[in-house]
Amino acid sequence: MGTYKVTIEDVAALAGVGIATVSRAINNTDGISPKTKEKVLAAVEELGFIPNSFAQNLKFRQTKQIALAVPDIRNAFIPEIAYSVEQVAKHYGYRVVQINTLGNIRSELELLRDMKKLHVDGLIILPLAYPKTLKDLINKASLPISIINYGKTLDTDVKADIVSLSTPEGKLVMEHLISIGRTRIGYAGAPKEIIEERFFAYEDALDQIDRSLVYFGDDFSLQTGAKAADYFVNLTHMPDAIYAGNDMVAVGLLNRFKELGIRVPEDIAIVGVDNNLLCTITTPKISSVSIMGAEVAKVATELLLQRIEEQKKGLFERVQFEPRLIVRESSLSRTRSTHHIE
Amino acid sequence: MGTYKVTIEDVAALAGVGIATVSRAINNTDGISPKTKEKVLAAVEELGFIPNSFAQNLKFRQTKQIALAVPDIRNAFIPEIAYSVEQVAKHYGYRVVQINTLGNIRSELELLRDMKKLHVDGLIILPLAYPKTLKDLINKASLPISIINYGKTLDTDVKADIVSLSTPEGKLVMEHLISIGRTRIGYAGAPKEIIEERFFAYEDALDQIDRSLVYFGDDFSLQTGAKAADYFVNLTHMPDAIYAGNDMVAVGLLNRFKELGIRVPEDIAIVGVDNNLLCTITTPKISSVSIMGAEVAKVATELLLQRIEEQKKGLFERVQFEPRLIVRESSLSRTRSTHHIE
DNA sequence: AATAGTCGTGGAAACGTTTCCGAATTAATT
DNA sequence: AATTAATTCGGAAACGTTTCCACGACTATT
Repeated sequence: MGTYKVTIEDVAALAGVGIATVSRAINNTDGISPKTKEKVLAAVEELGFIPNSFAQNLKFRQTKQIALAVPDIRNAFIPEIAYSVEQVAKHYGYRVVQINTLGNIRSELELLRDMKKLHVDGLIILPLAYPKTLKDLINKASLPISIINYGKTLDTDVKADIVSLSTPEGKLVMEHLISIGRTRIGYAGAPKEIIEERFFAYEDALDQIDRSLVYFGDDFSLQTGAKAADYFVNLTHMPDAIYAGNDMVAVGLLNRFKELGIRVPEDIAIVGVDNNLLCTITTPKISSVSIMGAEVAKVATELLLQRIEEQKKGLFERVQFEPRLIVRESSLSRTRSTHHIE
Repeated sequence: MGTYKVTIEDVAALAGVGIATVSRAINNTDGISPKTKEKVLAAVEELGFIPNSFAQNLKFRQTKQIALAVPDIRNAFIPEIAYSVEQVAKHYGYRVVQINTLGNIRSELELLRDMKKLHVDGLIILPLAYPKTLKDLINKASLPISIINYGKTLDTDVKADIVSLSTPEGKLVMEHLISIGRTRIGYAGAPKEIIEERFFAYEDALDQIDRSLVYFGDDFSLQTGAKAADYFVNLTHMPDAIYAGNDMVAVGLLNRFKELGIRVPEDIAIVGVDNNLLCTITTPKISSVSIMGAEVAKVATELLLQRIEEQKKGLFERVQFEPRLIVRESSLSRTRSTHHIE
């Protein structure tokens, strides 16, 4: 329709008033009589006038937009986070700009460097790695930032709100595997540079580490899980349990083991991390640690938006969530393997 | 940093030139001597000046932003689409605003109504349903729109580029099931209002329909699949194959059948739609139709951005993709069930 | 050496709002 | 009825760009 370029002046002309009056009418500002207000609103309706938000932004120095930077929206638990962020943002009247950093550290840095250019009111970032340069950039950035933090140890003096999991997820996994009587516990996942805490939990839980029980693949994928399974099977002394760095790896392990005729959990127990939907649809179902994606994202977004709205400087929040272990069939103890949990 | 409010005037002052000259320098416009250009750029660098994009937007009537409206980012194949859209957009220098319509028709309508308020340069929409009102709104909307279309028949006179799958995905499924010798084929999925073509393909492929072999659940979820399995098992005359409306339903069916001691594919074959990752990690692996999410999204985005950049009016594209059937274990023919496919 | 033509530059208008401020009208107070 | 106070309204500035236009300085042509 050609009705697009309707401006406040057109409305003013039609209503026979000044533009200031129109502005007052549509913004419910004081200082306008009910009668003229009605007249103006009628004109607005007739012309289908919608305020140009650039002009408003220019005026207010606000965009009502936040950016959400994640490694890759296609990854396991990220959609849940993206969804949660958008719901909260919508509730506050904000929009969400989506950015995939591709877990590329350079890309995360560039992102922050370009932040001003983006002209968003705030940023939620889920960093894959956490180099010092990133921290410096965050501290130098002149806009509110919330960090969703999985498995990294962050410096405490970062000028951003941080929502993270307090207990390393892996700790729960290891304690559980030990509690069901497993003694040769292996690890499979991406190299420790990626999400180091997941692997550190493994090291911490054991008195001494048998390096042959640790498999580092390229990433946290099904393929990595499958390759890990092949690796473990060829050991002269196989593990009796495996802590998988995430659920994708766990599923990859499980499927390959099944193909190779190895029973889970009888021969090997498997526990993953993320509590992905996948865990409930495999046979056996896979025990996993829920990392509370929706909740974490919700709080991170709320903190960010409150900071924006209240123009809060300093006093950065540190919120901790506790991961939850959900025990399923893949890690039932042998002695009570008939006992049904979940 | 307090460097935030740096404006073009500050740069001009520092460089000792006028603001017009600064503008010319940073935009590589003609009519400026190399010497002053250098001087200006030095000032830009020193002050860390970044043009205010609102002001630019206001000037250019452009946002360099597009909106992507999907039912729910958490759903099966949507993240792949979102990812693909963002990649293409980035390549063109555009940003993507993410909107979950929640498959709520009202919400999709409101979205279009609010489109002008959003002030994006274009919209990519993946509609769940396709009521006439939506078409009217699209036609009335004054901004470029690309529709990603799965399983709906759209009026040809919609004023938008449309990228869709040509053959109803379900046709492939039905032909395949018939070709492997199944005679009592059932359907399980959401009510036909949701993605009607998927069910229509079922009707079309059969000479006569046994209503008892059709199960409509609430949605396309694991639960719907499980409930459907319960339903089919209780029939006096069970089907020997099931066309599942999507992979979630297929997985739900499979798992419940396994719990009930029914063998797949020996007793019942199952084929899903979407070619979700899930299909490869179940036992048996599930045959499915790939709906080419990444490719469809890529083309839809390219069409939109080209339309925006070239200010193209009319001449709306209709791009068709062919779905691809990927045969896995869940629908091997009984007679050659030892033959390994994928 | 004088004129025409380039080139480089700055001033100012324009994009569409919001809001300050002053003017004009109306209502309230004595 | 006259002054004051309150209310309603319009003009204009401001937000930070880009770009049109005009002007001056310089080079090149005769």
